[in-house]
Amino acid sequence: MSPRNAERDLQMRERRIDQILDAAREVMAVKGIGSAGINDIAAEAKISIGNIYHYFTSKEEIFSALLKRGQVGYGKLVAELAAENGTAVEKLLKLSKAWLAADNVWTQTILLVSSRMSELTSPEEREAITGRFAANLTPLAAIFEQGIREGTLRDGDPLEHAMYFVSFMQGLVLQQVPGIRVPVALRAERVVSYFRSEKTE
Amino acid sequence: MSPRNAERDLQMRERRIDQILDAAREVMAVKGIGSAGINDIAAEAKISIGNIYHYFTSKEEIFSALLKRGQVGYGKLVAELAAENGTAVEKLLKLSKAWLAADNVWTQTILLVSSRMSELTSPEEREAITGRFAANLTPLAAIFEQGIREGTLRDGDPLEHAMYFVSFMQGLVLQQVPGIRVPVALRAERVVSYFRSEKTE
Amino acid sequence: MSPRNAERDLQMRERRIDQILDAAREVMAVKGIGSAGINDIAAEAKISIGNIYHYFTSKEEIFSALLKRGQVGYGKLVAELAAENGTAVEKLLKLSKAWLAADNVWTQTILLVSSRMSELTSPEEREAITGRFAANLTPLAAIFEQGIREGTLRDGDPLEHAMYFVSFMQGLVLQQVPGIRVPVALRAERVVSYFRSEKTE
Amino acid sequence: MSPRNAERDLQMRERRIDQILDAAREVMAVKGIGSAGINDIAAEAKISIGNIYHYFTSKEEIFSALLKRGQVGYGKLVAELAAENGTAVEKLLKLSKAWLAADNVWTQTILLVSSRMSELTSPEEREAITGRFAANLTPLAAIFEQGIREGTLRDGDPLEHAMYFVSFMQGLVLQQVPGIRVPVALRAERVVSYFRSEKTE
DNA sequence: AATGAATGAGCGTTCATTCAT
DNA sequence: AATGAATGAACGCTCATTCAT
Repeated sequence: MSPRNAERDLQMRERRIDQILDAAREVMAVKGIGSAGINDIAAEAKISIGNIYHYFTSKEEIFSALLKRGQVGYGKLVAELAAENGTAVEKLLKLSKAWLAADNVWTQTILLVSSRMSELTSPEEREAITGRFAANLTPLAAIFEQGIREGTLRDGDPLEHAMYFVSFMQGLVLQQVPGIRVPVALRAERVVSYFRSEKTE
Repeated sequence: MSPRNAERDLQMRERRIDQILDAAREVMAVKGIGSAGINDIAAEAKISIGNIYHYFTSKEEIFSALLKRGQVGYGKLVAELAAENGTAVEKLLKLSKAWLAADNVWTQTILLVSSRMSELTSPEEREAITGRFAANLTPLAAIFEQGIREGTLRDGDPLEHAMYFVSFMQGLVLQQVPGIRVPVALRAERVVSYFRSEKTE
Repeated sequence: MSPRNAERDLQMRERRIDQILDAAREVMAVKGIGSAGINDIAAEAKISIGNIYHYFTSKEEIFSALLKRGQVGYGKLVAELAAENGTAVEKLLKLSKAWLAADNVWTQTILLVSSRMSELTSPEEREAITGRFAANLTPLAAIFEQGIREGTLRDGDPLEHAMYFVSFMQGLVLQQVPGIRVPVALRAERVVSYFRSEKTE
Repeated sequence: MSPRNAERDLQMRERRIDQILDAAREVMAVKGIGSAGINDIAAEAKISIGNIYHYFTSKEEIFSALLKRGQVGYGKLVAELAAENGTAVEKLLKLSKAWLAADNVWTQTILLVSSRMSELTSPEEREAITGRFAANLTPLAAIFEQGIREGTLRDGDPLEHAMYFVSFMQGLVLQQVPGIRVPVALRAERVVSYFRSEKTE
């Protein structure tokens, strides 16, 4: 009734949404994207199935929102990193470590790849996803530009480097799917080394 | 006794199996792995649903066989490449081009990633997949070893390089999912360049 | 919190379960156990197919529950009968009449026999069924013991008599499958007479 | 061409039919009636699936023929028994032993019960089965008549006794389904005892 | 807002039967 | 007569979504 309540309602709504998204990510991480049913998500979120549909119109939308949240979060991370003080190599190392450390990055990556493949995804949705993906490349490119200026990173188009770097990271992260043993350990230093100018290594 | 030609039957069987696997790959490529139904595969293969089950005991098995075929085929390719005459850089370039050119490599990659994630995949199956994956690294490592000897590729553990290279390629290939436009073109030369020793570039 | 009445829900659940079991029995009675499909049961119960699976995890489980309900019901009947006042012969007559009168006893019998034969039935399930079967013999054996004491029933091991009596009843009941005309009427008195001591008949 | 060949063909046909029926009985005994598929029967009979349809027009017909064969065989057995020298009690004992000994009598019994229940069975077919069943009671009734005359079997309508006796045996036989342990051993003497006149026991 | 029972289209799979050889 | 590949209707079951409360 009062603006107070309206505001509190809105906050409640935000909290519920986050709760659902967290549950969705958790379930996806444990059961795999294909086997994550909304009943699982509801159970994980400790919410009723029906109530989920008060916050999302479809399962699709949940995954879509989850992906968006991930992309936005990642975007913030890189943007902050780019704006920080420090050398480009330090920043790249930090970023690589973040990719390889985070337990659930592969979930986001799978989600991204899946959403690209799914014919269910609408063209607008695709556009949005791709747009955010491209936007997130910019601060990373800035880091590469800084590194090139500093002479510590390989020469070349900074945006191109950013794109290759992200692809590289995604490829690596997908090797970390739980239950898999890879013959070689994945280290942030190693990844970054490929992008460094050898003269200064 | 038998009014049938046994040899012909066997050939027919092989052909049908390939037919089904091709159809499965095609459907997967168009609809995505999660949405590829048996009926789609049957329709694409111009075979009845029931008949598919003369050749495969389950949908799972089809994907498993498809992945295996891809891994074996790729294994042959790298092995031949490693045994060829030529410099390591040339070989790496050839390989990169093969990855980026082949329309359906991303299908295999998705399949690989998905099979790793699916809890349906039996532990033995997983072991087999991981085993083939690891085995396929060996000839690639040999190429890296050659390159290091030749002084054209970066120093380091050849197997480690091989692992990173494959992850890199997979990450790139996943950007090529149809319907997606990436802001940067993917070029084999660029990929290889990251693994080259800068002194000789 | 909950906008639902928990107690009512629970009652509703019980009612639905009975509704489904009744439908299953009815369908089985009309179409035979092998041809009783989930869709038939759903139609008979005026419930959707999917909803059935809110109450039972499988078709198997429905039949299992139906059999159990029958066994438990029969067990109560014999136990009460054994505890009643009256002569053993009177009790046996009552029991025989119950067997021969009840329209659906043969359904239970078929179910029992089928469950024994089905390789789908798990060993634990089998054990439970056999256990209930054996347990239900005890009160019947008590009746035979009483009769022997009273000198109206044949001498011998009461449990053995009970076992033979039940087998006999089952055999008779299976002649009453609908659509069959047997050349001889089945009468409770006749059955009991075989177990009576002739001196007192 | 020659009558010789025609005759041999006919014999061959008979042999094949028996081969198939034997296989059907065997499969039914091992897998249960519901799970006996014609592929199983074909495999057991070492014959191709398609070829089975040269001898039977449907799976139904196989079971029907199997049941008929069993009924006819049983009919011969009782008829011979009735015609034999010996007392009625001896004959009844022999018959009871035959019922309880034969490993596969329960298969026939299940088949009989199932055919009665199946709505697939045509009315004519049912009539035939019931007719044979009734016909087979006659020689058994003759044995009872003899026993009554001899004063060793209970008084009463011989046909009625026959009917009850067969029902009893069927009930007992169904307890012998493999994989089941019953709390009481089944003995031919015990069964017969219920039909004996106590004065002479 | 919240619940979870109810729905039904759709899935993977089976299997009696047919057909080309 | 003999083969077994091929067919497709039908089954049991799942699950995203809706609805009555």
